[in-house]
Amino acid sequence: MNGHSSVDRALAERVRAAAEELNYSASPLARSLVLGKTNTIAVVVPDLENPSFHGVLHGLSRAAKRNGYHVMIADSEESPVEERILAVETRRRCDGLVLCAPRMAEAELDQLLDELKPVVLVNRDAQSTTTPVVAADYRTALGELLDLLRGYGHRSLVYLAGAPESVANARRLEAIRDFLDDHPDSFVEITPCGVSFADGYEACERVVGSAATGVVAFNDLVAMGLISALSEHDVAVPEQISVVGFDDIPLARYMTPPLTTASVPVTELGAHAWRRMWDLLNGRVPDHAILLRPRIQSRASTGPARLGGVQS
Amino acid sequence: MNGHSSVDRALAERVRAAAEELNYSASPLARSLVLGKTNTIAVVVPDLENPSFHGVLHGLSRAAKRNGYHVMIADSEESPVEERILAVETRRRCDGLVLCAPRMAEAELDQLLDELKPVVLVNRDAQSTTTPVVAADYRTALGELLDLLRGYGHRSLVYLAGAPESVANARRLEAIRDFLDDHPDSFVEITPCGVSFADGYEACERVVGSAATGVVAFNDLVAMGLISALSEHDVAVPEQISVVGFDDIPLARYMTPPLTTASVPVTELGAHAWRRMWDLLNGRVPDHAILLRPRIQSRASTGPARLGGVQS
DNA sequence: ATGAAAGCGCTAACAT
DNA sequence: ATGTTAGCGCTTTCAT
Repeated sequence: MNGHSSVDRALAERVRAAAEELNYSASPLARSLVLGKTNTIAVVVPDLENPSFHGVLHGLSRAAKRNGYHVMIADSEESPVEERILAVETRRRCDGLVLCAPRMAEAELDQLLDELKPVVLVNRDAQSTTTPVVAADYRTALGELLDLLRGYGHRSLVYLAGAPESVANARRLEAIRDFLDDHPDSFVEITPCGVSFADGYEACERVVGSAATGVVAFNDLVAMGLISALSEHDVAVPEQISVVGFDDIPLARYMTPPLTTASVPVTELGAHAWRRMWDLLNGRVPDHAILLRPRIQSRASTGPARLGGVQS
Repeated sequence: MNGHSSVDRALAERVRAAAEELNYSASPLARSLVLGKTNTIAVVVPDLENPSFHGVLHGLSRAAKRNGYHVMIADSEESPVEERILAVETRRRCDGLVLCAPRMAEAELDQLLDELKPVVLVNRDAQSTTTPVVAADYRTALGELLDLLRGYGHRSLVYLAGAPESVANARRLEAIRDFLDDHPDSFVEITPCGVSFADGYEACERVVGSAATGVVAFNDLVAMGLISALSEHDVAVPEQISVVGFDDIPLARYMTPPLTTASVPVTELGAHAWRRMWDLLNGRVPDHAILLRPRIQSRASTGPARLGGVQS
C-alpha cells in the first residue's frame, strides 16, 4: 500500500524504488473513479479573449495548483444557452465549478446553481445565499473616481456608458446615482458610448459639445480613444478636460498624459475564488460574498477644473 | 445499451425518456476508465498572464470543443523544472499535450517528448521529427519589416533586443543576419534592451545617440515606450526616425503615430495546434511543421529616411 | 434481440 | 503486518 499505512519500512522503500525504476505511478483516472474526486475544477468564462478573465484564470490556477488541483477551462463564447450546457457537462468531469460573470438570466442561474454545486460565482451575484460570490466592487471604485473629480472642483461631468445591459455598466450607474444623491450641486450626463478605443474616439464631439469639465469613461480603452481624439482637436487634458478610465490596463500609466483609473485586482479575484472553492470542497462554509476594492490610480489625466470647460 | 446497437425502437425510446426524466447521463469518469480516453487534452504554458498565450488558448479551446474535447490548463510559471513535472503529471490525466513555447532545454525536451506523446509543440521546435510543430514565422516577418524599412531608404538601423536567451530573440537575430547578408550596404546595431514599455523608454538615449534613421523594436511595448520618450525629446516619428514594433497589440493602430508592426495570428496558431492534435489522436500523421506568417501592418510610424538621422 | 459477466486500475475494508 | 476481495460506473463480449 502506497502512502501512510503501517507497513514494513524496508518493504515500502523497495516498492517505491521499483515504482521509480519502472516509472510507474497510479492512474489518476482509476483513483478518481474509486475515490469519487478528480482533483480538478473547471472555470467557465464567457470569452477567453477578454483580458480580465485571464487575470482571474491566472490567480485561480496558481492557487489551485498549490492545493494539488487542476483546472479545466470552458469558453461559452458569450452564449447564455451554450453556457448552461457547458456548465452542466463540464461539472460532471470535475469536483466543482467556478462561473465567471455568467451571462445567463438570473432565474436560470439560480435554478442551475443547485445542480452544479459546489460552485462559486465571480463578478456576478445570485439569489442563492449558499453560493459564495467573489466580485470587484465596481460601484465603490467608481464612486471614488467621482469623488476624486469632485475634489478637483469638477461639477459637470459626462459618463461614457458601456454596454447598456451589462452588469458592469449597471454598477457604474448605481455609483453615479449615489454620487448625485450625495451631491445635489453636481451634474452627470449619461451618454451611450461603448467599450472600445474607437467608441471613445467617436464620443469626442459629444464631450466637447457639452459643458462638462470632466469625463468618466466606461473603461481605459474608451478613455484612451477619447483622449486621442481630444488631442487632435487641441483640447488639453487635463487643463481643459479631465478624463478618468477604469481597469488600469498595462498601458494606462504610460499614456500621455498617464491615465487616472481604477485598478481591478483580477488576480486576487481568482485567488479568492479558489479559496472559496477549497472551503466548499472541504465541507467548510465560506463567507457568502466578498467584494474586492479596486485601487484608484490617480495620475496626470485629471486636474483642477477650469470654469466653463472647453469653451473657456 | 445507449447509442447504436440493434435494439428495439420502442424500448430504446423509453429508456431515453426515463434517462431524461431522472436527468441521468453516463459518468464521463467511468467511461474514460473503460474506454481508455478522457476526451481531454492539456496545454502547458509558461505564463498564463502573457497575452500571446491567451490567443493560442482561445483558438485551441474553441477548435477542441468542436470535436467534443475539453482542455485543461497548466501554468509552469516560467520554471523549466516545474514545466517538466507539470507536463508529465498533467499528461496522465488526459489524452494529449500541447506544449506552448516550453522553456526547458533542447535535450531535456527531446527526451521528454517520447514519454508525453501524443504531443504538439507551439512556437518551439525540437529535434524529434515525429512531433508536430506549429509556430509563427518570426524570422520571415522580421525580414519583411526590415525590407519595409529598407524600401523607405533606411540603411542604418538599431535593433532593440529582447531577452537574450529567448527563442523569440534568436529568430529575430537570424532574420537580421540574413538581411545583412543580402544587403551589405545596410547596417544594424544590436542593442540590449528588454521587452517592456519601460525598457523601450529607457533606450531612447541610445537610439538618439546613434546615427540610425530606423528602429526595430523587439515588440510593440518596447516600440511604444521608445516613441513616447522620443516625443518628449521632440524627435518626430517618422520624420526623423522610423519605428517598427512586433505583435500588433490592440492599441498599436491607435498610437500617435499608428505603429507599423507584424501581426501574429495567435488564434490561428491555437486552431492549427488542435488540428495536429486531432490528427494524432486519430492515428493520422500530421505534417511535421507548419509556420504561420505574421501579417505586416504598415502604418504611420514608418516613412522615408532622412539622411543623417536625428542630427539632420 | 436481450441479459449476464468480465474487467478497465485502482482503494478500502476485511480476513489472515 | 500482509494478503485477499469487493466494487467505483461504465462498455464489451459472450451466452442465451
